Amino acid sequence: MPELPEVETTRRGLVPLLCGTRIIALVVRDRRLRWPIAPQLETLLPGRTIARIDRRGKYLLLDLGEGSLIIHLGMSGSLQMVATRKPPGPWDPFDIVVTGGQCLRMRDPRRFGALLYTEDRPHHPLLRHLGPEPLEPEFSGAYLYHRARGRRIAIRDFLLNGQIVAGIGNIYANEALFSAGIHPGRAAGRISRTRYDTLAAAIVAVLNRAIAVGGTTLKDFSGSDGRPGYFQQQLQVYGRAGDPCLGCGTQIVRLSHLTRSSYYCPHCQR
DNA sequence: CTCCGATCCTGATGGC
DNA sequence: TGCCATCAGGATCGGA
Repeated sequence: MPELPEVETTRRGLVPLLCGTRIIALVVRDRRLRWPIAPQLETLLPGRTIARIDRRGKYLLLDLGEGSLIIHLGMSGSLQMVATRKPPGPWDPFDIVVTGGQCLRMRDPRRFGALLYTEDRPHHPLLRHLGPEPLEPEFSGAYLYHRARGRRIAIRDFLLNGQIVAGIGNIYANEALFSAGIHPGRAAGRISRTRYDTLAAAIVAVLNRAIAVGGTTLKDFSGSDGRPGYFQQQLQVYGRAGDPCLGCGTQIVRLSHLTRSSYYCPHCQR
């Protein structure tokens, strides 16, 4: 579910509710996430104050001063602030209980998410090799062009690689490629510098537009306040196989022989 | 180094 | 209505 805009939506919703609060307890109901929740966390966290909430790609980072919690939502995760007394559902693996009777509750039916702790954020194996943030200045067409030299991988898969650029998932990769007029199967190394400028701008634009409306809710994503996102109403190609291209009317094609579906307009994208 | 496929797990959906 | 196959927003790992 959650790509950069959904994680950013979650982060923005949590900041006013969680920053400055003190952790009272970590309640774990199911340790079996992508990586098992370390048992030490239950003794480590109480008493710590949540100083800041950051985001790196699709990772949410709770800064505890000395150390950080790393939360990843996987495919099906979401976070909500709820009253601690509210009964948890069957797919709510943990609560971070804070002062004020509230807790940060994770829901994750597929258990692809993660809750990890590090005292060395820059060197953590999940964060250390991440590419630049697409909404920061170091991300540009020049950067993408440089990284793509000699690569034959399809541009869609290139954009999904977090080591190239952080936070882009299948929805926004497909949408940005449509916006830039680039075929998702084109080799990354066979795209001109000029087209990479267009693509980088398209990525920034589509991410910002999605953040502005609270992200994309396909099935059950909701922000930290429980409200869905609305970007799905603006999707140009993702999930629209067989429907007319909004630019030229040609039927949108779905390429399913790739591990993840690509959606594109065969007329507008080359 | 690069790339592809398998893998973790559950739920929704569509065809028959 | 029920059953089965297929597909999902992610990211790592092993092997070619």
